Parts: sequence; C-alpha cells; structure tokens
Amino acid sequence: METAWAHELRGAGLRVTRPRLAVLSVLAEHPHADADTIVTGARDLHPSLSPQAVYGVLKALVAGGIARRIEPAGAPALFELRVGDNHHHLVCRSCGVVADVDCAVGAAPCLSPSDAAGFVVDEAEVVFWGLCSVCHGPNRQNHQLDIRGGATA
Amino acid sequence: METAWAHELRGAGLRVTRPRLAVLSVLAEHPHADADTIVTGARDLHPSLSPQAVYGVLKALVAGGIARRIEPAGAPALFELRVGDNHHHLVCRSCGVVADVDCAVGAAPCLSPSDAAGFVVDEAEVVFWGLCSVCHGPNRQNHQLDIRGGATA
DNA sequence: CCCTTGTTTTGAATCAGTCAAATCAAGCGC
DNA sequence: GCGCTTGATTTGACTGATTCAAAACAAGGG
Repeated sequence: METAWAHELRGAGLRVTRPRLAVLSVLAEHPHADADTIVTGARDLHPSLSPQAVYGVLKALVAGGIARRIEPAGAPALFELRVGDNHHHLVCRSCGVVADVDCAVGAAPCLSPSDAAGFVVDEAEVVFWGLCSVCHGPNRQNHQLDIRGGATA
Repeated sequence: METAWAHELRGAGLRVTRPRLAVLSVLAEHPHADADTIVTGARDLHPSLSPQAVYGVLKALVAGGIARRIEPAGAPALFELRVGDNHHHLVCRSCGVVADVDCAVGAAPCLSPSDAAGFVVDEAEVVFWGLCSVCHGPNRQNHQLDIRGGATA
C-alpha cells in the first residue's frame, strides 16, 4: 500500500515528495522536534536535504493542517503531528523537554476567557511551565541551562 | 517625592538609573511594548539610549520581578508591568494587538493539568488567539498581515 | 510521454536577541 | 561632600533561527 502519509498529503492537496515523507517520518519518531532535529533526522532518508527545504515542507504541512507549530518562549519552534485534538503542552524549564497534556477541562473550554475585550477568539493555547521528572527528582543534575525564568500562575 | 518607580527599583535591589526610569515610563504608556518600541519611546527621555542598554534594562526588570516578558508565537517579545496577578493574554492574529484577560477560572486553577506526566508545574501560560474588534468588525480591513495561521482549540 | 505547476535547491539576507570588553555612574562609607 | 566599589551602560561585533528570491527540478494530469 501507499503509505498513510502519502494519503494525508494528498488529502491536504499537497504533492507526495521524498522530502515531505522524510519529514513526516522524523516527526512520527520525534513528536516534538525542532527544525534542526528534523533536518538531521530526515537526511537518513534523503541525504541531500537542505534546511530551507525542511522549512518549506514544514510550512506546507502546517498550512495543510497535517502538522502544528508550537513555539515555547525562548526556544526554537517545535513541530508535532497531533492536530485538531485540543491538547496542550508541558515544558521543562531546565531541559526544554515537551510533553502533551489533554485539555484539562473538557472539549474546548479554554475558548471562553471571562472578558474577551471584543475579540473573536478561535484558539486557546496553554503552556504549563515547570520541571520534568528527570530535572526535579532527587537525582536532579540540571542537565541543561534554564531556558526561561520567573514563576507566576 | 521620589518617583514610585525608583522605589520599585530599589525594592528589587536595583540601582535607579535614567535608562531604567525611561524604560519604565514607556512601559507605563504602552502596556505591551516590544523592545523596539521601548527603545524609540525611551529616547524621548534619554536620547542616547542604545538598544543593548534597553535589553539590559529589560533583563534586569524581568529578573527583579518588576516586568514580565511575553512571547506570542511569531512575534518579537513584549514586555509588561503587570506582574504576579495571574492574568493571560488575547492576541489578534491580524494586527498583533495584545489585550489582558484576568484568569477565567479563579486564583491559579490553570496550574492543574489533568495529567502532569511527572512534571512539577509552577506556571500556566494561556494565550487566546483570535481577531480584535477592529480586525473582525464590518469595517475590517486587515490592517496588517497575519502573524500566525491555524485554528485549533 | 510531455507539459504545467507546485517543490526543492541554492545562495544570500533579515531580524531579534546575545556576548564581551571598556567606560561610566549610583550610592555607600568616610 | 569625595572617592571608591560595584553594578550599569556603551560600543561594536556576532550568533542562530527563520525568510526571501530566482533558478533547477519533478509530481502527476492529459
């Protein structure tokens, strides 16, 4: 069979190309990969792939609704394939690891700020900041620098 | 009297300097200013101010808890003086305008994702994306480019 | 199989933000 | 009030993520 990704691409009106399949493959392995990780990883399947090609592919995937771009403050953008399921993210201040969280309060409840100030809201994005299990445990060793300070709820 | 800002600075263990007072003054006028706006505005009070000085001042203010840095995806960082009151933001996809929203659900409720995946969460950051009243009204004219696409709750 | 049109490549450029060394000044102690 | 100490600002160069433009290329319809 043709791969499922090929179908996804066609369904979004996008051509099926090697760079795109390579990027999708990397995203499947690394659910929250940054552009650089994707470039490196995709070269296993398509060695001559350039960074710009990856940016182009990612832009197409995001525009086609196949991938989502998330941009934790202070870190390069990450890309993921989970789309349309209203989930949010946990980001570790120490190592930058990202984990998914299903929306805490139901279907799309976050879409109702108490006072929308005249805005028509179509998306609520939630980022939980903290320390991952590796970075806060008794065996913590701050395996990387802080990527963001502060602590306000 | 000495200005209130001077007291704030001292309270945070920071020296009171002209660049800092100038930056605070701009932030008071523009509650969600980016670095460039601050540089330009602060030069009214301190003409020789350099961008790097502003970055230094902002870093000090953020570290001292006097200002907060917010980074809407796809836009340069913004700074605001409201700190420690758990408010969130509405961002207009069309013109980039930012408005404050008090936390919809109480004191610090967002701090409880349904499944924290082993994370110790200390902050929840919420960004509501949509169109401001100017950009979605009958008289809308898309006065600026989209700064971010997509629409998932 | 060829042509059209969307993709990728190549190469250069932009923009926000950072780093380091040297100068300068806030504010403490005398 | 004076000078010293230390933190702040200036100056200038630099990084890293991302984007732009034009030319070469290939997917897939006819």
